[in-house]
Amino acid sequence: MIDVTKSFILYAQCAISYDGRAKSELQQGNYIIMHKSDGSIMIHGGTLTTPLNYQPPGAILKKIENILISTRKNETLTIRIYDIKHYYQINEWSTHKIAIQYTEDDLREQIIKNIDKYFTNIAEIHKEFQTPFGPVDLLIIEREDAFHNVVELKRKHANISACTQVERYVRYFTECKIKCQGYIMCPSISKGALNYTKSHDIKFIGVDFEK
Amino acid sequence: MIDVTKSFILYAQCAISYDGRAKSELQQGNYIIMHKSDGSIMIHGGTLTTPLNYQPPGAILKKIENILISTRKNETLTIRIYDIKHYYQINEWSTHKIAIQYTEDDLREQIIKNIDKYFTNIAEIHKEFQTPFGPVDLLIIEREDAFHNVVELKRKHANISACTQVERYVRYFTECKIKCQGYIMCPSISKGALNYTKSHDIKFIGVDFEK
DNA sequence: CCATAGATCTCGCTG
DNA sequence: CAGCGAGGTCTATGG
Repeated sequence: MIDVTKSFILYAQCAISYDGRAKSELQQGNYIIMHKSDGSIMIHGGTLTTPLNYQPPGAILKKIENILISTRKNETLTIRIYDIKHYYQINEWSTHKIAIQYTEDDLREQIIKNIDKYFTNIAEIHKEFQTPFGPVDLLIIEREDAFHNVVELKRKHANISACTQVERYVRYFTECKIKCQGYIMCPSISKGALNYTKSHDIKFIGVDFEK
Repeated sequence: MIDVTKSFILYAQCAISYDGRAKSELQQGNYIIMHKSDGSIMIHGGTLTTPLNYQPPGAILKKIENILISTRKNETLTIRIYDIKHYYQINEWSTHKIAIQYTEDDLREQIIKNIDKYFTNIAEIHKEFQTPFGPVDLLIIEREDAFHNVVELKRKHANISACTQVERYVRYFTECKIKCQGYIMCPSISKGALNYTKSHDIKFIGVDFEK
């Protein structure tokens, strides 16, 4: 009845065990099992957005009597089926991608477009400027003294780890004898992070998405 | 036919738009829509583990003619249905929780059990020791001089942000005039992070889960 | 309620 | 392939 080579939705009384990156047991109950043509498989319970168990794309599904086994590298997901309540094979399932607006990239482009609002005397603008400690979201180098403005962007909310991120880059430039200033530019910031900026010489600039 | 007060699986030709934390459009196609009793709703395409669109628990679903609308705070998900291919109402869906082993917690307990392997002269052991910059995973205070060993744990892999995390705590204790040493203890570490530990006086100790 | 950090994170990108 | 970082992250936990 179940065709493991196809996409399907299964509602069944079953118990699940997983062994691989971690190890888990899910007691017997009624769960939804979703299988896709890329090999991914998810077990959903009656609450939450995220699946209880899953395997990512690339897994291979097999069926031995009443047991479904999904394997991938060193990971194994085992589904013991006791009672099938519903089965539906999915045909012509679309694989379109979603288009998202208002990403961190969009925010950066907007800031660059209006760069004169925030910085003056600009010689160079770099996106994702590579350092040994990771890429700087936005680097603005000034004329003459080559002062470096090191900007960490967050699409929405900055927390304390955004502060230490920009600090890391500032310390790198300082160690290279380059004069610089760290910035956080985003729509909002946590109270703890704002305190951190004030006591660690990081400038916070609030920016919002243009409609 | 569709009862928005119940849990259900729907396979339909539809188009989806979302507005809230970001903004997205998903072109018309055949998608699986899963709705749970906690209000969460997911739209799945034919590939990937993660849903294309979703609303987390607490969202409220309504139906106006052939349009499903899920709202939550300032977020709206709109599903325009053109053709229902399959509908199944889910009854008696289990909400059991999953039991996972080999978590960061398990690793910490294992290290504490074998603490004499790593540290000597121990006076106190603290889990999740609170500092203004966040909680220290494991804090081991020595006798007499009250030297603080500040340990950051990762269940699997440490990267550079784990380094700055432990640095943040070390700096806090140093500012409090407490002598300390930062550690990263985990099964593996990235090359960049390892370099960082060497140049920033952090000690890396490799630990693995006992079988 | 906000803030923080883990996760079998997933996913995409870059080297 | 690894490594790094974003994400409408989600989710659990603590203040």
